[in-house]
Amino acid sequence: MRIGELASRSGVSVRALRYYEEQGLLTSLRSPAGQRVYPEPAADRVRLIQLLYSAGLSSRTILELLPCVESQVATPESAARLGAERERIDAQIAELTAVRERLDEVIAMSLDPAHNCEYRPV
Amino acid sequence: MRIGELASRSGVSVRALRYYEEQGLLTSLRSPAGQRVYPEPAADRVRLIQLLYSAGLSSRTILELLPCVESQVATPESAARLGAERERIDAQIAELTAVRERLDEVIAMSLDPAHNCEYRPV
DNA sequence: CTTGCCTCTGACGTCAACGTCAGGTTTTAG
DNA sequence: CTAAAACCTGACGTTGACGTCAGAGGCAAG
Repeated sequence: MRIGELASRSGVSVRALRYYEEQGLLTSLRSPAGQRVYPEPAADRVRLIQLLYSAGLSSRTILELLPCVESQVATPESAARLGAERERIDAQIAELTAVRERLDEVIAMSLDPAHNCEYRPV
Repeated sequence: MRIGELASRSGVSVRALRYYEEQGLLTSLRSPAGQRVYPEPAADRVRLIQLLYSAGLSSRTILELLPCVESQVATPESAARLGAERERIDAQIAELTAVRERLDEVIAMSLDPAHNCEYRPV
């Protein structure tokens, strides 16, 4: 498949796919005329890349971890990186959970008619 | 207290504090000579701002939600925003959890000596 | 053949949350 | 009083993951 189809199948932009290739995260074959051609599994790979990006990993980190995430085999250096990223993600989840709780408190208050006595619409 | 002390107490840079003020998230009194002066509770406010930033909220969103998060009172518009941010945070936690699981799988594999047969150090 | 869409490379634009530097004033320690 | 440290405003620099545009070539349909 060509780049436009991969883009729509994986839900990212054409520009993003070229960027991933530039970063070494994605490879492509080329047609005789020089157009990028991808095999079927590329869509899954792109979705995985997007998932890792959305978890806050950088291109460089994804580049390092993608091989072992896909192959399920880690080198010692990768294992260290994996652990570090795991810790970062745990911390991030903790922060998000804390903020969610604060928001929930306010939401609960705003739904409690007995508490809303301080707000008066104009 | 002055800006340097607030910075060290709240764990952010002086530049960041001035930026927060520029964004309307933080107010300050001024000494006769024009230096910023903060009351004690400012440190808590700054830490709350940082927490919200770390949860991925933008300045604009924080500006809108900070009053009701601190006062525990929400206007109808703010309530809508609160709900939207809560959903975003839920989704983000779900993504982080998914990535953490993938990483954990790889970590478990790399710790399993019976599986490591594919990796040979040079 | 040509029209219209897809693709190419290369390069500049964007946006947020600050970092950093310049040039000047204020506060504090001695 | 003086030097160091802290502060001021204003402005330009940074970073990552793309968006967007220009100019040129490729490809299926009628």
